Amino acid sequence: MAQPKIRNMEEFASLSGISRPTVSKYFNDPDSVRASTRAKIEASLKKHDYQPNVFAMNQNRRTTKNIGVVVPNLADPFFSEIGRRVELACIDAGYSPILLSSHGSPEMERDNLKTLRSLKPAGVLLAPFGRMSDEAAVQAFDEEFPLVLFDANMAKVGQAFVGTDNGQSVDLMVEYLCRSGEPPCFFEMRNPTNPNANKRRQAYIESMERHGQEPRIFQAEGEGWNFEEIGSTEGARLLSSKAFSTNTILCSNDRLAIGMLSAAYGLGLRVGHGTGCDLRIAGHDDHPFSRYTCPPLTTIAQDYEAIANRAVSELFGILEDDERLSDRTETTFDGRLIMRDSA
Amino acid sequence: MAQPKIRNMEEFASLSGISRPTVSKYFNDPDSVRASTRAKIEASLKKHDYQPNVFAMNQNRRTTKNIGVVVPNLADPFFSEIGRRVELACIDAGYSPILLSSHGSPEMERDNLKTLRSLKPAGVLLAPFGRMSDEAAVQAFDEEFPLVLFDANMAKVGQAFVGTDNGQSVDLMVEYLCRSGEPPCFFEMRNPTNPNANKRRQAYIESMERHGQEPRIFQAEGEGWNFEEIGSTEGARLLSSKAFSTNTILCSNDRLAIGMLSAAYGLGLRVGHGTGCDLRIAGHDDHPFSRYTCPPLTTIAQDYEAIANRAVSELFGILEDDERLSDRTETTFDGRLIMRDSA
DNA sequence: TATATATATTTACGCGCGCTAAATTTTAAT
DNA sequence: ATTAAAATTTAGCGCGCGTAAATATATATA
Repeated sequence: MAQPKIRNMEEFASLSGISRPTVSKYFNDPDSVRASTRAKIEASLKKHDYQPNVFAMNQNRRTTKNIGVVVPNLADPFFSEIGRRVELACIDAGYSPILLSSHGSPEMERDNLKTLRSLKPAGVLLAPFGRMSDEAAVQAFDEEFPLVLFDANMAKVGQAFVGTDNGQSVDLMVEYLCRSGEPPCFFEMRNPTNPNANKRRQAYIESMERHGQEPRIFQAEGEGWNFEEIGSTEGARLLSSKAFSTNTILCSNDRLAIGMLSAAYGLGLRVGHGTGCDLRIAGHDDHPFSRYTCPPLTTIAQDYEAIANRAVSELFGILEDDERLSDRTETTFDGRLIMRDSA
Repeated sequence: MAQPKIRNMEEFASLSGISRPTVSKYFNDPDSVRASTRAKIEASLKKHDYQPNVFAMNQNRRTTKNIGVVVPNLADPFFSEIGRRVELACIDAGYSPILLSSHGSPEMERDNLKTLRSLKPAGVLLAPFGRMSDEAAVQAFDEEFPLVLFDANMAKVGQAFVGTDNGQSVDLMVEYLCRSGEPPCFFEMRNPTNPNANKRRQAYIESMERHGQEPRIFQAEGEGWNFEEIGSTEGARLLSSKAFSTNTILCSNDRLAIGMLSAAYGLGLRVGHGTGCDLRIAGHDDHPFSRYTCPPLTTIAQDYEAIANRAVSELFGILEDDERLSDRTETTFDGRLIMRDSA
């Protein structure tokens, strides 16, 4: 790092003994210049500590290196985890990820898309709210930018979707629960903010029917993203009134299950599959904390890594062949059954 | 929204019947133009759906409206929560927050600061790693931009610091634990990544001495940010070997406590302050899940809201009087004791 | 109504870099 | 050594907006 502060690319180029356009090419793609000049530039970079002005770079460019990443709620560990992986994958590919959380509000999702539009992203990875998303806004966005959806699907929007096969994953859990004890009832929110909830309910019903069992669904009242609170309050209400028709409860997601575990504990009910247990509780998502609940939560692990990587590679695939492919792809990964002590 | 897509401010200005520089002034500060022209512009905005090009806007500007927000790890609910509040406070003030997570890595903190520098932020809010942070990089950043630290302090860096008074908060907990049962031992990581850990240990020692008790510290081996895992593994080891000299364990933070609770459950130990309980466990931070652990965790609540708001207002205060104030301020808020069932 | 002051407009320039086309040099292939 | 191909240089325009100075217009004060 030298003392004289470099003002612009022109100056850096002449200090490096290279012309400005060549330096410009280097910053856009280091492999597009001859190895010997690349070496000269990189040597000079180590001496001089220059980085191009982002705003000038992006202003007059056909397409930037920005990748927008929008998730419904970073406070939810599922999204913070998958967001992290997506972010790192973008950086590895030489892009600049811009991670935005909608903080649980579909309106802010719309705002986030608006913000992103002004950043001229090369592409966008969106985990939408689903039916609660501003469909027109997402659709308009889809027409303007390469868009890949993940986690939650929306009909005919985005050039690709990547997520978990809820049919497979829920069936896996139902099968296990039926085989190892009483068939499960299903616990979910009446007005789920999570769009996968509907798929999971449907998958539960179908799976139960395949097993010759009657599906039983219990719906919790409550709005918003405070799933643990809802699971705990409504779980306590249902448990104490002995509303459940079976001793096995499959929760729509781990956060509800964590609330349910807390409710069971409060009522002095022993949760687990061992002898002397009153109740089995299972979840879905392999939430980072589900390993440390009491008892540890039996759940379905979504393949975060695969979903994040595939979503990113789908997007980059689209970016490379700038032809807009007509065929929308949908990729789902299997869930894995994580057997712990709660069920 | 009209059909003809507006290309630039020139076009929008003439459509609105106003000159471009006046429109430019409006976007920089709506209150800086006459009410009647502001009304004309806003009416036109509703018709035409134009927004200025971010890159062109920021390129030739003395100072942007960007506020950088850097946290050590968004996967930690504490930071995702405080990051969320900071973000919203910035938006309310008409700024564009850019939230960056260092994903637990001090190297990425350095990269994030580098990224931010190229975005010419009006100011930066940084929750540093503390001693693990690249001190030179942070210091250099401090000289270039208005910088406010939060959560973790660094000596003489940043123009202000906002956080929790660990001395007060830990003392509050120690006092409660001593008063209500056996005096606590202290459980922490040997090489804590969280910089507040050292302050808490010190606070624990001093508080115990004030209470005429001998401090006892137990340190867990383990690196990284997987605190629950470390708390669980090391907790199980210590509990099963009956290493603890008291039945009361104060954990350096809630995530370690959650791991410890899990270990106690696995060993069949009953946690709580009631009769028939074997162990009391307390934490620190009022982690979002601490309310739903089994039993619910007694802990210290940091005042997220106050810390976030004060950090933001400190920064905006600095931005307004562009004179660089010589006096560095340090603000700490008291923690609140949250009594639940675990201790 | 005349004068002083605040606000708008006009004019003009520059920011730092992307991008292009033609001229030139370097490298690789014969 | 000759030739073709690839890389670099030179030269120059343009992006969309910030900003400053000069000028014109509107509002407040006398």
